[in-house]
Amino acid sequence: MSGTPTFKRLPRAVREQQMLDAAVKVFSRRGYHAASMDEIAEDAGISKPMVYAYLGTKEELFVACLHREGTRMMQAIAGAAAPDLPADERLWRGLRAFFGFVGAHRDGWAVLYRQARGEQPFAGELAGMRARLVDIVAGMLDHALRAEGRGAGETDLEVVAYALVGASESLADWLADHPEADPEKTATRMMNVAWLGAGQLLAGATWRPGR
Amino acid sequence: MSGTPTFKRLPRAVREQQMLDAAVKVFSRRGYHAASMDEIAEDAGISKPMVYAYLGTKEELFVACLHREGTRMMQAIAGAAAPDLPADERLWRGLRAFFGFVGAHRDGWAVLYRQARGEQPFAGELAGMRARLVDIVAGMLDHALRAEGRGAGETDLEVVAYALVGASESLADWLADHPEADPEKTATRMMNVAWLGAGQLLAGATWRPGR
DNA sequence: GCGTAACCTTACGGGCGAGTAGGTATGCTC
DNA sequence: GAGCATACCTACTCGCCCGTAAGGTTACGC
Repeated sequence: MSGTPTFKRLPRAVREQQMLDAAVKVFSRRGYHAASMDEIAEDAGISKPMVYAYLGTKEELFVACLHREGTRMMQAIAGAAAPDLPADERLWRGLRAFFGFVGAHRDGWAVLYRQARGEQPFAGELAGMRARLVDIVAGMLDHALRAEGRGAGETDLEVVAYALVGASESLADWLADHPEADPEKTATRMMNVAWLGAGQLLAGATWRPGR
Repeated sequence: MSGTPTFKRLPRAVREQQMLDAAVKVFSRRGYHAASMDEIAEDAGISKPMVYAYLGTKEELFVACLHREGTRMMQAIAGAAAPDLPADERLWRGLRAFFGFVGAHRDGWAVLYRQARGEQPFAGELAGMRARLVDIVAGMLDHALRAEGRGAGETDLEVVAYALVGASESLADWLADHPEADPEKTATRMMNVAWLGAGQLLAGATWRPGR
């Protein structure tokens, strides 16, 4: 009515981030398919054609979300776990960064791990990221073993790393659903399971399948 | 034309199972949304209205799949892990049953854990099942500890159980994608991580967060 | 052999939401 | 203050797919 120039014009880079914020939020709440481009646009305080103009089709938009959140997470972890630290310290800092990220970006986590996993077009992208994580963890374990003068079979290392990453994801999932939970404490618990368990195992101990 | 009585009329119970088989297969391949009722019907060798007549709407159909596969899995595990066995043997048999199931029902697993997790209407159902699993595992750990005259905090037990279940799911996921992998071997590896790691931890050992 | 119930089909309605056409306004440069 | 690029909008098309209406056919009881 009275002009209503309340909504300012903003440069592209800013709008793009707003759109991504909104997209992550809506994708996380509704799921990939149930999320409508209209709702995302509305939530971003913009109209639909702008979204198409800047970020492209719905699939491309989701990939963009995936990329941003995934990169953020990987950077948080890699930045914390400097390679020149002792292995246990690296693992500990990595875990703390990981759970810290999840605690602070629950929406992003939900998009990454609850949505992307189910939809074929994106599952590959996610699998790649997880593979990198597994490699990092396997590297830490390997490093720790060599420091003690031991070695382990490649496959075993990778499988153990896989299990550890899976356990972390599971706890992260739990964390994302419990706003009152403390990321730091969760990280500590995971660290205990990981370090003591994997250490024991790779040190040579074995549970015997035959009775 | 020439009669074509190739397709026989079948009693309801049989058709329902065929439909569920087809549904699980298609849901697993395409994902919940991308799966079309037409494709499911065609795959079941029947026409669409029959599916609606017998199993109801798409959502109800998916719930039916979830229920069948979930029940099968829980029965496989519960049946193997008899409560009167020693704790480590219970855990071992449970894990073997679990990975055996996943190896034999990769489609069902994909439906259960890759699809249901992402879609709000079904996430709750799945969470309930996982919670039951966590309780079972926590019970095993508790039992094992008491047998050694120890005890552990309730929360710690549950969190550790959660991590173990998560690790198992992760390995199961990996198994589902690797047809050549051996379920038995995977179970053995998981058993090693679980028993040695959790045992160590709950026995009182701790990794110290402060340096 | 005739009713009736269960099995099964073809063919359509209708909604929802992805993506677009075409036009308006705002700021920036000279 | 003319010209131009960029930010932004309203309002539409159109295809896909869930769900159903209405009718055909086989088996079985009596």
